[in-house]
Amino acid sequence: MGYSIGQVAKKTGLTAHTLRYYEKEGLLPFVKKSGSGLRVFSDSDLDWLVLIECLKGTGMSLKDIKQYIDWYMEGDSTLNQRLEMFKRQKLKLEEQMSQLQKHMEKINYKIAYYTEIIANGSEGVFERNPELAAERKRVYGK
Amino acid sequence: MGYSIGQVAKKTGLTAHTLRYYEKEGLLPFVKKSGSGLRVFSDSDLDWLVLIECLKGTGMSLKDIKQYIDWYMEGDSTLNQRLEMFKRQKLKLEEQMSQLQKHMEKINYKIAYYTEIIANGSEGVFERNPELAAERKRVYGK
DNA sequence: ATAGTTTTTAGAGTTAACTCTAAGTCAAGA
DNA sequence: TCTTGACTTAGAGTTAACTCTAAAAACTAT
Repeated sequence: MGYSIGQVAKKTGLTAHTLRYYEKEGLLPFVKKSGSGLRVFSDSDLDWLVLIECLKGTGMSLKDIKQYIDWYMEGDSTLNQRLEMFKRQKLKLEEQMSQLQKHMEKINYKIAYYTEIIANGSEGVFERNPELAAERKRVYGK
Repeated sequence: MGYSIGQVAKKTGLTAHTLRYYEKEGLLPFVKKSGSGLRVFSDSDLDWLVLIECLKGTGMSLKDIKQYIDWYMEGDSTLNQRLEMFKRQKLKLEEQMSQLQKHMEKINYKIAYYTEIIANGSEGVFERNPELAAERKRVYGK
């Protein structure tokens, strides 16, 4: 059960170029080659790609993802490092989620603001945009 | 009430270099210069920086942020474009938040997995990592 | 007044993560 | 077999967003 690089590109949405780049960077150390040199991806290589997308999606650099993979290949002596890495990533992710929630509030405010002045003209209640000024004071101090 | 570039750098956590870069890219069109050529930031410039950080934090490129600023400077004829931009950004943000939630589940699984095998050795219940294989099938089909 | 710190500019350099090219090899269908 | 499309490599090129440099000018504290 093997997939060509093109099939994997289609499945994952990554390009074949990107998949080769990931391999070159050491992120896909398990991908086999056929007798004639073609890459043959297995289901477990797809599992790795799922994990890579997850870590990348939470802002981890390819370099740090490679560090994890290197630890993985080093075996059981690195179990603690790997656990700690995921714990750090979880904290980072929680921070990100709470940041996004704050960004969402600002964007909702902007949508309300523009909706209001498009409906009622610029003399509407939001005129002086007090929320953002308050926000500035909260964020940067007075 | 004006701030030097160094004061703003301290307030925002951006470097003075980055602030100059933003200005060069057209993101800070309202920053004044003193008679001798020094930048003088006002509170309203800090408001802009809050908004820029918000949009950047939701993944908008500086180029797109500049587009918004250009629309802003064009005046009321662009109110609808600006509203639509924020609505698009809100959708993007909702998608991001739901993605992060999924990533969080995977990372929680990994933390449980590593915690288990560190505690009980690699013959634990998580041995064959079935969750990620199931996830691969869900994500990429087969 | 002078020493030390900040700011100015134009422009060069860096980094991460792709993205593409060229020239050749491999594989599958008519 | 021929052709067409997918795949191979090494290496060059691109893009976004900084990041830094150098030399000069401007503030600030004694």
